[in-house]
Amino acid sequence: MDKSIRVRFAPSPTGPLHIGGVRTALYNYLFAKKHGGKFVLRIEDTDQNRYVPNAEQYIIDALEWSGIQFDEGPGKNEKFGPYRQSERKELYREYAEKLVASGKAYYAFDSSEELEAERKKCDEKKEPFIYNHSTRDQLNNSLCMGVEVLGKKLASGDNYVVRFKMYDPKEEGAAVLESNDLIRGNVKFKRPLLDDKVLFKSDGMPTYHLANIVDDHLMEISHVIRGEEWLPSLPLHIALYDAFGWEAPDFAHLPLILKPVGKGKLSKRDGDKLGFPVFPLAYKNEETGEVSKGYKEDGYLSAAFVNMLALLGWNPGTEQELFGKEELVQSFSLERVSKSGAKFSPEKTNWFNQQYVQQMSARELATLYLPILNENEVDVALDQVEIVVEMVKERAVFVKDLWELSKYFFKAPKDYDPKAVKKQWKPDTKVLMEALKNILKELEDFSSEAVENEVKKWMAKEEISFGKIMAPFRLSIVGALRGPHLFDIVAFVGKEKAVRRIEQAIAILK
RNA sequence: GGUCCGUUCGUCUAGGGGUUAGGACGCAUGGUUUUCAUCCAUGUAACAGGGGUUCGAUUCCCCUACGGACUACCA
Repeated sequence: MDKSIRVRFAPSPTGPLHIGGVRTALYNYLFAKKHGGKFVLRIEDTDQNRYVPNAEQYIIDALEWSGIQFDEGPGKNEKFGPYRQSERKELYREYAEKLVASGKAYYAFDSSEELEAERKKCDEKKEPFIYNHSTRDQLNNSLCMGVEVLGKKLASGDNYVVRFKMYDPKEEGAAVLESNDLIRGNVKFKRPLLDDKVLFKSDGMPTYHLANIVDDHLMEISHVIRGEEWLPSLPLHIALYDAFGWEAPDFAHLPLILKPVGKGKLSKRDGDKLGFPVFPLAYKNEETGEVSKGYKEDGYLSAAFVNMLALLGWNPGTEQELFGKEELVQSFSLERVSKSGAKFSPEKTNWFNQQYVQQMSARELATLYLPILNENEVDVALDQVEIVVEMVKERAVFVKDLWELSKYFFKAPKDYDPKAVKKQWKPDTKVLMEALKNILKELEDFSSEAVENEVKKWMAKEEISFGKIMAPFRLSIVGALRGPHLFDIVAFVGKEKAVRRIEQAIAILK
């Protein structure tokens, strides 16, 4: 019996969610569902400078398209709400003060300029500047000033931040912080080398670290599943839980998603450069007007996209690669998430999409294809579309491919593949096509089988080879040497139009 | 620079003290399809390096190299 499992996805609304973020949300979701727990969405908007108004809606839309439903979040089932940190602002000050009162944190009055100067000084000496037990006595904070001075500074409204006292050499206590990461196993950190992070900013907002810990505690989060970029702040977070006297949740740090080629983590630029989306949904940057493409708009099926993402950094330990959402929920486990970063593969993503397209029925595909036909000014009944889709679907990777694969069913070719023409349209072809046209004209039964029978009979009688007829015949009907069984196409097109296409080919190709 | 994490075919990965190191993507070849695609078959290709431990290490330990993340009053 699982204890109450509660996980959260806590993005910052600074722009569109990229696929790494979607994967983090997905793994949280899968973990929660697997264990009968809850998946919480929390918006971490404590940085007012980087706030982007439409980003939160983008995140919600992206999760919805991906089929990742949250159980609690802004505007939904708010029993631990509010779920936007900006709306919880007052809460954090109280907790920061609590730590100051217990001596685990302190006020610091150093200005950004002063700190910058300190960093520069150390830089010149090729030493690292760390705001911690080794330096804090010489800096401008409540630990090294009298009560009176402190009182005066606070009373006069001087700007200050609250810093966490990461390590105090005077106090007994482990200099080594350990944690058992669910993916990486035991992770150790040397506490004296860590710095005194700011918990509470001078603008009255908490930093990520404080808000995150307070909210995870208050929202009764049992497992924190997040990206590897958070691993270095794990000791701070553990120390914070300890300072508050709270039990820490379990942690799992996910590997990064890397560039398909070259080094480093996947970025927006890679998508632009290599021509694949890095966002689930298209996104327009309101400031620059720049538009980034999305998986949805590029024609990927949500289920295929999610399946691909699930397998990027996780595997079931079997050779199965195709998973529906329910199967994913059943099979998922953090133990099988890999430790190392994974290079993203656009090719494999396409393969997944192809698999999902092939799994769909002709009827389903026809329904998705119909609007594309309408865009191309083809007005046709769904039943007819279904017949065509049945014939060409195995060639499609995307639904949108259907048009290039089947437009000749609905419209006469505009041009003819020049290479094929050169090879297959011989001086005597015209005469043969004229004869073929006349055969077709006379047919009563224009079913695929009947046409095929009659044409073959005629070829046998006249002792004409297959190649001499079939290639130019296909060229006339399709415009190229591709597509399904030619007589099926001819039957679908119908006698009148088939004849006209042959006439057109003869006229154009001579 | 410091802290921490990682390293199996080109890529995603399975495996694990003794294996022909398995699968998938990609690529190549052949077969089927009188076309194209699909499909099928086959092939291609990997344990970063060096030390230990051991009868034996790709697997366990250490070091090095390489890669990555973090190092803000950003998250």
